[in-house]
Amino acid sequence: MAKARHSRFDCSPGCAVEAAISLIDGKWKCVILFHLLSGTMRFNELRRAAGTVTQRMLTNQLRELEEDGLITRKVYAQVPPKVEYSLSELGHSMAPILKSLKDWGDANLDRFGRPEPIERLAAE
Amino acid sequence: MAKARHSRFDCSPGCAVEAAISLIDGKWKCVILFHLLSGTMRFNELRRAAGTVTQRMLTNQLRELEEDGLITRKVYAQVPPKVEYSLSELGHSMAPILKSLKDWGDANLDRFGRPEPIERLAAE
DNA sequence: CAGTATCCGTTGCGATACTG
DNA sequence: CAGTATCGCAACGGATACTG
Repeated sequence: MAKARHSRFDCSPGCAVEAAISLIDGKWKCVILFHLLSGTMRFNELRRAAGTVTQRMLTNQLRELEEDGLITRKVYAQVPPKVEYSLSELGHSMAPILKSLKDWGDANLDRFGRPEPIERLAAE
Repeated sequence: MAKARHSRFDCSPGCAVEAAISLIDGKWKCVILFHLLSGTMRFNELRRAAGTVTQRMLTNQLRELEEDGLITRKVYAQVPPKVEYSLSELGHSMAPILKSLKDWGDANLDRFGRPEPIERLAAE
C-alpha cells in the first residue's frame, strides 16, 4: 500500500512540476479529477462521464488517486453496492491546474486533433 | 509526419482537459516546456536540466513536442552541431498550465514523495 | 453495482553502441 | 554536439469472464 509508485524526483529546478504531473499522469486521472470538481460521483457515473475508459482502468486510476490522497472513496454497506468518489481537500487544491488545462484545451481544441463528428457529413 | 499519435477525443465534457494533457503527458514533456519558459536551450542543456532523462527519451519527447507545434527546433549548420530549442507561440500559451503545476508542486512537495537528501542524516 | 482476475498484445523506456 | 539504431524487458492497457 502506497508503495513508491512515483519515480523519485531528484529535485532539480522543475522538480515541483515533475512532482505535480506525476500525480495526474495517466490518460484518465485529470479527466476524473475534473469531473469530480462538480461534486461527488458514483463509479458508473464516472465511467460514462469519462467516455471510453474500461472498467479495469477506471478502477485502477481511482485507486491510485486515492493512494495519492487526491480523492476520497466512500462505500455504503448495502445491496446493491454504492460507492461514491469525491475530491479530498488536496484534490480540490488542484482546481487551478484543472482549470488551466480546461481553458487551454477550450482555446486550442480546433488547432490539433479536432475530433470529427461521428456522422459523415454529406461527403460522397 | 504528425500522424494521429494522440488518442481520439470523443468530446464528452472534459474533452478539452483530456486534449490538453495529451500534449504534455509523458514524464518529461512538461519539465522540458517548463525549462524552456526561461528561454532558448540547447540539447545538452536540457539534458542536464531535466535531471535523469536519457538521450533517447529526450530526443523522442522533443520530437513529439515539435510535432505538436509546442516548440521550435533551430539547427545551425556548423561543426560541431548546435541545435536550439525554444517555445513556439503555442508553447508559450501553455505558461498558465506550467505555472499552476509549479505552484501546486511547490505548495505540496512535502506532502507526498519528499525526496530525501542523498546523504543519510545522523541516524545510526 | 462495483468491482477482481486472467490473458495478452502494444508501448514505454533504459542500456548500449554507433555516426555526421 | 546532437543525434540514430537496435535490443530487450517491464509496464500499460484493452478484452473478456467471473463475483459479492
